[in-house]
Amino acid sequence: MCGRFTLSYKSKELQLELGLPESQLDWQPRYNIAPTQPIASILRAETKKIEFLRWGLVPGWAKDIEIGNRLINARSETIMEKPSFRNAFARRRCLILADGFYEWKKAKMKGAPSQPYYFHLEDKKPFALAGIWEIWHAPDGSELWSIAIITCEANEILKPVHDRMPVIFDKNQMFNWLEDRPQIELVEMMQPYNTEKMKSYMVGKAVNSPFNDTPACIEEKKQSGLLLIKSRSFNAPIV
DNA sequence: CCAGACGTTGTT
DNA sequence: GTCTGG
DNA sequence: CCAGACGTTGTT
DNA sequence: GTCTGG
Repeated sequence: MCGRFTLSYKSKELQLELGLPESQLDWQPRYNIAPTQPIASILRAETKKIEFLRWGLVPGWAKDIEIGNRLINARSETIMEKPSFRNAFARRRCLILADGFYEWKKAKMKGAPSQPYYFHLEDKKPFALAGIWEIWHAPDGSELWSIAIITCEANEILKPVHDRMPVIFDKNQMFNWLEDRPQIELVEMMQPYNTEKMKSYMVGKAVNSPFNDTPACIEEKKQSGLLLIKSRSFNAPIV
């Protein structure tokens, strides 16, 4: 799944890297973007304009915004059938701008904390996550624009950590996702990204709290001394 | 017909 | 809103 | 995704 | 344990 990600690029650099039109928008680098927060998205291929939508899709039928708090992901395998997602999939696909994301590996021991890992492209370039968006009309008459990130099976670099991952598009493919295309082509686009072009490493517990949003979240955590000694003695006993 | 779900994740 | 279950 | 709350009454 | 909030 995908429950936290980063966008450490500032708007100017991101525009240059992805060939986006100039915009007045500006933001601080983000190292720990969490559900319910506004996320940078592109809804239309024609304008490539960046807009911020709430992460957590609130379906049109919802009576309450809280329903969106758990709809942060949509499974690519079933997105066409689900009442909450299928209309958005057909008509409201979007890109979510990112340069990395986190996944947690569950501890084998019950109650032990999960270990977070950071995933990014080998060249550290920005990319897009596949998404769908929706407009919800609140009871008070206001509009809420919200988003879900599409997930697929994990590729080989994710598998040791987690069995799901977000659908990733690099800058060469991303705008195809926004075009009107036959459904079969859209389905084929929702595939695990090329493992060879990704990297990952362990990070510390800073990322666990959504209140921590600093470069400390993406700092590499070296394997602990205890684990090093264990693996060394296991693999290469001292003579 | 009306009532109630509609979603993902992980865990048991 | 729309579909499923009773 | 993880962190943190989770409840009522009456009184100060 | 389960739900809400970020």
